[in-house]
Amino acid sequence: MSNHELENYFYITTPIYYVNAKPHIGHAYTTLTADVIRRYHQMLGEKTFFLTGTDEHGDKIVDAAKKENMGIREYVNTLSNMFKSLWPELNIHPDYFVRTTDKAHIEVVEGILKKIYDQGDIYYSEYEGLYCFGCERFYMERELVDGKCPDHNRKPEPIKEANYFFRMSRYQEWLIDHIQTHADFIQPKHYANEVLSFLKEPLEDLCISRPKTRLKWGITLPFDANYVTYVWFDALLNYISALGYPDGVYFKTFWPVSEHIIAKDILKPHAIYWPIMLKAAGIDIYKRIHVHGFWNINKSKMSKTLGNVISPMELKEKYGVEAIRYFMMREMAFGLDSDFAEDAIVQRINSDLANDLGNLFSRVLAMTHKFFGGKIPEPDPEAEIEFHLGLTQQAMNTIEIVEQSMEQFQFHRALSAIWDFINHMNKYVDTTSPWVLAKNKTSKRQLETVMYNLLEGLRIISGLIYPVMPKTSKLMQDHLAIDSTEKIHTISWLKSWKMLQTGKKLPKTITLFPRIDVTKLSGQPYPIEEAQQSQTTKPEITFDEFQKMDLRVATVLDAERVPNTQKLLKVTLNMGETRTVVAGIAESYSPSDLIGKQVIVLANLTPVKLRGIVSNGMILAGTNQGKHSIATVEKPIQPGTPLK
RNA sequence: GGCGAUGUAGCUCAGUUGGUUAGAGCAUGCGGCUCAUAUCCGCAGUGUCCGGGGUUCAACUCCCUGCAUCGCCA
Repeated sequence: MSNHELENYFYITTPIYYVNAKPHIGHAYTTLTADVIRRYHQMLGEKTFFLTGTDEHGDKIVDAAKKENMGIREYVNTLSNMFKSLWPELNIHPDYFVRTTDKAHIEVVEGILKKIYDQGDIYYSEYEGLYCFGCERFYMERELVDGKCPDHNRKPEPIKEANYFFRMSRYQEWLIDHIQTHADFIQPKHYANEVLSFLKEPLEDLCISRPKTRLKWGITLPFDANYVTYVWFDALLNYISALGYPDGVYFKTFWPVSEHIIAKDILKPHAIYWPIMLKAAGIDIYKRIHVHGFWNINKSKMSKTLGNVISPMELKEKYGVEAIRYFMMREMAFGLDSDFAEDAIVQRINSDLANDLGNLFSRVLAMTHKFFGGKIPEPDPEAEIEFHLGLTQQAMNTIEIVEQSMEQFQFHRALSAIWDFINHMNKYVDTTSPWVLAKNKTSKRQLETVMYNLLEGLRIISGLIYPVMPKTSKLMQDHLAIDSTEKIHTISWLKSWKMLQTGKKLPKTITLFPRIDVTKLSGQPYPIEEAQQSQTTKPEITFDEFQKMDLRVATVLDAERVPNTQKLLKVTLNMGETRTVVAGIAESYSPSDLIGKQVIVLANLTPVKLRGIVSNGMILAGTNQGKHSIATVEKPIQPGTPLK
């Protein structure tokens, strides 16, 4: 394939997320970044593929499942689904969601292991180490506190274990050379330096197996059934297994242009193990890797123990998807750590989104209605000379900066350039003062020209914000009467001036972003949320009456649509026992949305027969304007657990 | 302990290969406009550019050193 052809394809991945904890804003940021860059590449007219997924093998998963009193498979299904179902909520749309428990993935891992083993890059070796039976893991000397395991406060014992090792050292020189000769292989650049400095020391071979006596939850080595594969070796291969390696069409078209996004904590596996694994397996290595920093929360690290982990859904409820997407992309300089503070979000929403962009949009649209009855006026070539004031040039400069910045993942620069242009637009309104032109009949042509230019400027803004705020982009374009059949999101459409059709009637203007009243914000957890329709409260009941209801947590094992119905789903539940209920939520949930989720069931409801299926209970859900939202538990818990 | 990054206005940060008066946004103060979501536009500030030393006609920028924070490695 020639370089020219490759330019038409773009493959972007996130790491697959380890399912030992729920998704937080760090996961959301990485995945959002991938969504934004992919939308940008779509604007360039490229064919794109966007991959994310979950990593589900290893010790920690087994522990986590135990903690939740769940079976491993049930646990990983539940957690994986939490990730999968989160992305559409943030208007993030991956093309494929890979799981390391997928059959196809497992086959690829086995195939690669076998190949590398056969060519002699894997060897078997016995070694002795300090093992803590409480933790079920080996410790290094330096990890110990007074020679004891920090968790169990007892001395780890020296035991002998045999494992398989991958000869990474063979490829060390090759990797150093590759990084040095490909300046943008790892970026931002200082991460490449970090990797190179690590590679100055001799690389140790990588232990790629775990004996089944210690761990069973993993992929069995194809050449020794007594061992499972080390999680990293398994996980990294998702990037090609998801494309249908070795023979899949997607693999052939997208792999040569692959770009990974990761957070800085997993640099080593991605920048050292992974290229070497690919090289050893005779596969071309990926094109680039992009490393981003961490979100701190009000200046401190995000951690479970501090209890400051922020849930993406909570943010969405509070501020809306578009604002969150904007905030994350604008506030973080890609590669560096950033601070996450809620007053900064409010700040961004009020000044950037509401005051600068929202108000510009509103004032231009309102004037178009006031002066021209909402019809896009025809610009006049003579008036243009006097009143253009370099607006097109500014727009084109902006596009150029956006292009450069996006190419380097400098999202905050791209946005800042767009906002410079928004400021120019506001200034243009001020300088040309359309309301003054409107007072004088002799300046009608000037007024038409000025207003047309403003609408054109808004069109370009609407296109430029698309990767970050797709919904606002669409909303703006709807209100500029831009036909959705036009190629609205291509860069080339933005680079041309005078694309808006004159004479078209614009819909009534709207408020793109309402301001957040800071004085009302304190103590109000969800200020943006519309007030619930006040339904009259039901008569009071006693605790005894409440206790008559047997409410229980259940995990959805399976779900399918009931044929010939709009609303009904037949749902199979694990509630300690297996049972079937019929739920009227098919308009809001597809079967795949539900599988793995935990729901709340009224278990002692008199059974009824619906469409020939006996329903043994009821899944609880809220309904608003025909949309359902099922009730669930805040963290996974053993199925069958009663609620009180 | 080794390597590296960062340190710039009240806050968050830009500052290419050294070059005249060190910038932006937010916040603050004043003025203007009235199309607009009390929005927008203009003006005004304030800085030991972390400390110390050096190279140079000239250093926020290069070199040395110290301090602080963070990261990677041991």
